[in-house]
Amino acid sequence: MTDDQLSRAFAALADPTRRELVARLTIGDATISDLAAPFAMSLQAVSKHVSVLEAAGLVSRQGSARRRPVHLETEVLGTLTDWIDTHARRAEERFGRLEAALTETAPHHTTGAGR
Amino acid sequence: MTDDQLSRAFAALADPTRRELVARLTIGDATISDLAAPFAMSLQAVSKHVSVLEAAGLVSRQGSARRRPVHLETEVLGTLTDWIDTHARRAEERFGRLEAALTETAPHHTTGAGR
DNA sequence: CTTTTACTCAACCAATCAGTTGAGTGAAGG
DNA sequence: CCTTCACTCAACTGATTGGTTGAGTAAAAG
Repeated sequence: MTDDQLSRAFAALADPTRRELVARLTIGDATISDLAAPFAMSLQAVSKHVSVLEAAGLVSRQGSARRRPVHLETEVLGTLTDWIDTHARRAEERFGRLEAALTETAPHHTTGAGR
Repeated sequence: MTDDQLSRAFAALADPTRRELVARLTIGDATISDLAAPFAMSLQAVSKHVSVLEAAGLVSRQGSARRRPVHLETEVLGTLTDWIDTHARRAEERFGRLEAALTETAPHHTTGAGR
């Protein structure tokens, strides 16, 4: 996955409305009207939000014009957790290694700043 | 964690520069100057990015004025994966349940649209 | 064919964002 | 003390974003 798609996916989930849409879609596929119903905003606004989710690859749509149910795609969600987990784990490993290294090499008393 | 903080954290990671900063910080704590070095942009711009990460709780800073090493906080990262995993899992459970349900109730032939 | 229905497209607006430059500040070094 | 270094604050700019309203379109229902 490209860096740009990662950005789009994170950005998509940065909006609380879009997170609610995702949450709703975990229950089942839904039309734009269905999705818009619980919100105070216009149908067009919700339609735009769904487009953003679609551009991020978090959602797909089939059907034409009149009825286009929105379907949640879980694959990109997995890519996000992969990115986060990789970096979190890397950092935690570093902390662990630091604790161990402190008794041996002890390069600085600062928190092991690199460079 | 509040919805707002979730938004801030996702938004923080939506920017490629900030993701690179996070990646850099998994290697070790670093000053703003250290962090800014690899980038073409100004030091002030990087300082702003770090502030955004800090507001999202992804990063912390100690020390005063002259030397303020930036430290990666992994806890919020965990909160993000929690949110994503919960919803991804819920959706996948639904798909599984649907496959099973199709042979029994079969409410629609559409992809199990709710409501 | 005509009318709904469900949706998209387009234009606009206010607010936020990522970047810039310029000036200011607080601690460390001469 | 005075300077330098590392950084922050403030003001500005152009692009993007989240929302609006109004018009258009494709399929289903009468």
